[in-house]
Amino acid sequence: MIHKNFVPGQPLWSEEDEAHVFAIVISGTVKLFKMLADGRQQVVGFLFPSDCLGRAFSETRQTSAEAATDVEICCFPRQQFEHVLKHHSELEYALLEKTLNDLDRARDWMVALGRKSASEKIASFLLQMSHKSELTKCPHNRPSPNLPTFVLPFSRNEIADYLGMTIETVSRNLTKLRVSGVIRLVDGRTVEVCDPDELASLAELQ
Amino acid sequence: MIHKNFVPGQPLWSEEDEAHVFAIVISGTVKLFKMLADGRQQVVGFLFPSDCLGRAFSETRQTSAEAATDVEICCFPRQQFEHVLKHHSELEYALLEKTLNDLDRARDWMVALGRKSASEKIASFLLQMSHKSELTKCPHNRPSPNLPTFVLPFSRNEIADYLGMTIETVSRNLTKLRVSGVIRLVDGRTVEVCDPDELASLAELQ
DNA sequence: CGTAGGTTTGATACATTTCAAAGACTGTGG
DNA sequence: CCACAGTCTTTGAAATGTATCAAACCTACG
Repeated sequence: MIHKNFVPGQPLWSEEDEAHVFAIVISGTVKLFKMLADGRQQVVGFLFPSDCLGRAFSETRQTSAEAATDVEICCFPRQQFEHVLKHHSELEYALLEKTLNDLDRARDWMVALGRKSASEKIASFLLQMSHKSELTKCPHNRPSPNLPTFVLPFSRNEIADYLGMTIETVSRNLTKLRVSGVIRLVDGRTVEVCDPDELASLAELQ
Repeated sequence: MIHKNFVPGQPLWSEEDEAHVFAIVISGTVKLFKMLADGRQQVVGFLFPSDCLGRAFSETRQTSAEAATDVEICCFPRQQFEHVLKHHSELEYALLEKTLNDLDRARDWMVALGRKSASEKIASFLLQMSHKSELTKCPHNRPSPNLPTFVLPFSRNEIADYLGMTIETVSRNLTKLRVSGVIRLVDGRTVEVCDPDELASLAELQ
């Protein structure tokens, strides 16, 4: 069991590698993605502290992983991890729970990719990030008297590859939200949600 | 444990229902989908015989399910199933394996939804269905001397909702493949793949 | 035979992409 | 501290793929 550190943009491994390790994210944000032969890229998930990295019970990787921010992970040899898993059903149960939740999240995002417009996708994404950041704040000073504010750990390019669109469309739609007063861009990556209700209704939640 | 039968189009349950049962598909094809408030629909998965239906360890459903063909399922009360699961780690392991595979498939499809063109999506879908049908055939008469032929268990509407596009675009792209000789439409739902290699290259596989 | 549901085809509209350039930000070295 | 290069982001104009609207076609079935 060893700790490893990565800087933004550094690959944790690539899609073709054999899957020798299983890991837990300690700090930072990890981007999971797949690439087509011609270079088109789709982000299939983001991992935050406490999330699991690696596919148990498979020799081959299905996805690449890259650090989006500074990242610290804790690695185990995969086979050792699988061995422990088989003899500790609480751990196996925990992994099952996590995997079921990942599947739910993936399917929610399939709805956005397949059926939402660009502006709805952006709103859904910002809402998702906003909720994520609320959860990591101290529960004592919630509900916050201030407007929800958070720092995006991603570039426009990464956002575009997550939403299945181009950076230009991402930029245009963020501007639209800014001009209409729904959000405020403190700097390129820091977002203040001025009108959370409007943002939620623009996201066309199920 | 009881058997239930459904006819095409019949809901197995709806998205808002509480999740009381866990089930296994015995025969037929089940469509898993989600709906937006305004009626837009996204198919998030298809289930075939031996696939599992229902979300263990959750009180609420995230997705609706509907029979695409005649369907026969075998139901268990969910809590009883969970109880058995916790005391039989082989079963829990099997469910974990299945869930990990579902997650892999969901992520593969996210790439198609987010980054592939309409024609690539159609080709990917047909390839997927072709592989599915090969797997269910008797292993003795494979590799088949005939061209792969299969019956789609879905309407154009269901295909469109899976691919995140409209029925018209589905129809136009099937026609394009037919005219270019890659496939032959025996009838509206029966597809013969005349040029499997070309189909694979059109799918832009990762 | 006639109707209803599903499918195909056509013409037009529109959202998003593509191509191009300007603008902002970051870090480095003089 | 400023100048400069490199990268990322925003903005604009034109091109394009897919959706939308509309009608014809087919097939199954009473």
